[in-house]
Amino acid sequence: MNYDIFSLQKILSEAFQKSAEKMGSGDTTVSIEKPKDKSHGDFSAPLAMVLAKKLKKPPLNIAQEILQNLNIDPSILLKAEIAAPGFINLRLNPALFGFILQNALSQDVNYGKSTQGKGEKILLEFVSANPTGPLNVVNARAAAIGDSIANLLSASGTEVLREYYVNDAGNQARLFGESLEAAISRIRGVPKSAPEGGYQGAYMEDLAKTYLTQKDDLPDSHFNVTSKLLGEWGMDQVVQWHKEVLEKYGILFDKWFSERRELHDSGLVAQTLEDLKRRGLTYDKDGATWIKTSEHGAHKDEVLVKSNGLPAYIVADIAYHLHKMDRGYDKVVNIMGPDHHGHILSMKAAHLALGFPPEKFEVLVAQQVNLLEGGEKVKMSKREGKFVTMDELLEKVGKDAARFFFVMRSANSHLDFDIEVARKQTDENPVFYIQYAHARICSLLRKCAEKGLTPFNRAEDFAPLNEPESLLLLKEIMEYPQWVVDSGRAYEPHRMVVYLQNLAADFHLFYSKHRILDAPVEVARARLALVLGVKNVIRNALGLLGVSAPEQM
RNA sequence: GUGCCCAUAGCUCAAUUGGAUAGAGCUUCUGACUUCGGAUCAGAAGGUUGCAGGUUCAAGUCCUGCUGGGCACACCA
Repeated sequence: MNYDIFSLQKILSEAFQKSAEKMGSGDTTVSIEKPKDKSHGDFSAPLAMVLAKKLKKPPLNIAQEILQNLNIDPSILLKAEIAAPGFINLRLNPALFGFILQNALSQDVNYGKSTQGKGEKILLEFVSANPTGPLNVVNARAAAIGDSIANLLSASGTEVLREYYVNDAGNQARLFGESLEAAISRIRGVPKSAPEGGYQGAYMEDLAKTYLTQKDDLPDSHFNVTSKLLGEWGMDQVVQWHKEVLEKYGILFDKWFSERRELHDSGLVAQTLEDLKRRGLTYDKDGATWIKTSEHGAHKDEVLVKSNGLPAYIVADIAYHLHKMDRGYDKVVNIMGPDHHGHILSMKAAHLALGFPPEKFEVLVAQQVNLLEGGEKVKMSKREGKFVTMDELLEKVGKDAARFFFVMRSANSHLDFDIEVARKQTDENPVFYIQYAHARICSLLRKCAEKGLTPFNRAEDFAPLNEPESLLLLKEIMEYPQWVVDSGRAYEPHRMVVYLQNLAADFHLFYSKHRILDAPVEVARARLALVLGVKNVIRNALGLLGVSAPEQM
C-alpha cells in the first residue's frame, strides 16, 4: 500500500480516461483537481464538461455514462458523485490516509520530496546586483524568491543551479574605480570629488579606509595604482560583502559568474560580436554598430558597439545568455528587478534572432518593495544615499520574518513590507502564527514523552482519526508533496505560504476541539502521530522557504 | 507619446492557471479553558472583482477599448 498523492491521481486519471474512451472521447487529457470547497470531496473531475462539445451531449448525461463505465477498486475510491453542472466528485477510502500518514512519518525530513521533476535541468539566475554598492531590499526580495524556487524545484527532483551574475565590467565599473580613487585621495588629504554619476555613500569611505590599511599586504601593483585596478579590487570586496549578507540570509549560490573574467577576459564578448555580425544581424549607423532586435519583437534596435569603439553592455549580456544556453540546461530562468523589465524584450529578441526556442528562456520580475514603518512609508532616496540596505533590514527584522515576508506575496505584485509588523511577536505577524503551531506541537510531544506516551507509527492504528478535523489534517498532509511540485513549477513560492497558513489554522482548530493527553491511550497515540505528521510538514515546508521552525518560542 | 506590470472586502493579499456559492489575515464588535502554550479557537460585519464590450458549457482569470497608479523607454548598466 505504497500510495502517495501522485500515484493516486494517476490511478484515478487513467480509470477515467479508459471510461471516457468507451464513449468515443478520443484522446483527452483527464485532469483530477482538488475542489475548492471541501464538502465536494477529495478530488473532482471536470471531464464531462470538457467532453460536452465533442460528444454533443449534455454534461450531466456524459457524467452518468462515465460513472457507469468507471472501474476503480473500492479500497481506493469510496464514492463518486455527480454535481451540477457536470462535475464528478470523488471521495477516497479513508483507510488510504492511514497509509499516507505512516509513510509521511517514516520519511520524516524527506517527506515532500518527489521525483515529479526528475530529468529536468534548470539554471536559475537571481539577485545579480551590481558590485558597486550594498544590496537593497529588492535584491533581498529576489534572493528570497529565487532561493525558495530553487529549493522547491530541487525537492521535486529537478536539478537546479543557482547563479549570480557579477556585473564587474563596463562603464559602471569604471565609475566605481574612479570614485574609489577619489575617496582614497580625500583620506590622504588630497581634495578630489567623485566623477559625474559616480558612487559616494559612506561605504565608499569604508572601502577606501580598508584599502589603505591593507595596502601593505597587497602586491606592489596595487600601490599607487590606476583606478581600473583599484576598481577591480574594490568590486571584489563588495562581492565578498554580498556573499556574506546572503549567507546570513541562508542563501548560497552555486556559481558566481564574473562578467569581467569569464566574458571579457576570456574573449567571449569579442567572439559573440563576431558571431552576430557573421549572421548578418547587425548594421552600422552613426559610427556605431547596431543589432536588429526590432525585427524580432523588441520595439527598437540596440547599440552593440558605441562610436567610441567600446562594446555596449548588451553585448556582454547576449554573450552571457548564449553561454547559458550552451551549458546544457532545459530551461534558463532569470529573476530581474523592476527597473530592468524594459530590457526583457531586447533579450528575448536576441534569443529569437539567434534561433533559440523562446520558451527556453524565462524571465520573472521581482516587483518593487514599499517599506513601511507602522503604516508610514519609509522615504528613500538614492541620491542622498538614504536607502535601507538588505543588511539593515535583516538586522531589524531577522532572517525568518524577512524571508517569509518576501515570499508571502506573488513576485509580480508590488509588496508592502511593514518593518514594524515584521518585528512584532503578535497575531498580526503571520510568520509567528505558523511557527507557533510548530512550537505548540513540540511542547505537546515533550509533555507526552514525560508521561511515557509515544505516537503510533502504523497505519492500522490510525483508525481513531476519524473526526472531520483529523481527516482534514490527514488530507492536507497527503497533499503537501503536490503543493511543493506545483509551486515550484509555477515559480510561485507564495503558494507554500498559503498552504502553510491553512495547515496551521486547521491544526489550531483540531487542537482546540480534541484533547490528546487525557484521551484514551489508543486515541491519544493516534492523535500524537497525526500532530507529529503536521509538525514534520510545517518544518519541512518552512525549510524550503528558508524559515526556521523553532521548538520553543 | 510607446512598451511592460498592477487594480479583488475599510487595509494587506489569495483564488488549484478557464471551474461549483470569489476566500484568508489585519482592523471593529461579540463570545470560549480551574485542563495539553490564549502568540489560540468560535461567531458577526465587510463585494456590481476599476469601467464598457466580446469569446464559451463555464470569466476575477483570455481578447478589445477606456480610467487610474507604478516602472521602463540613453552610443548608462
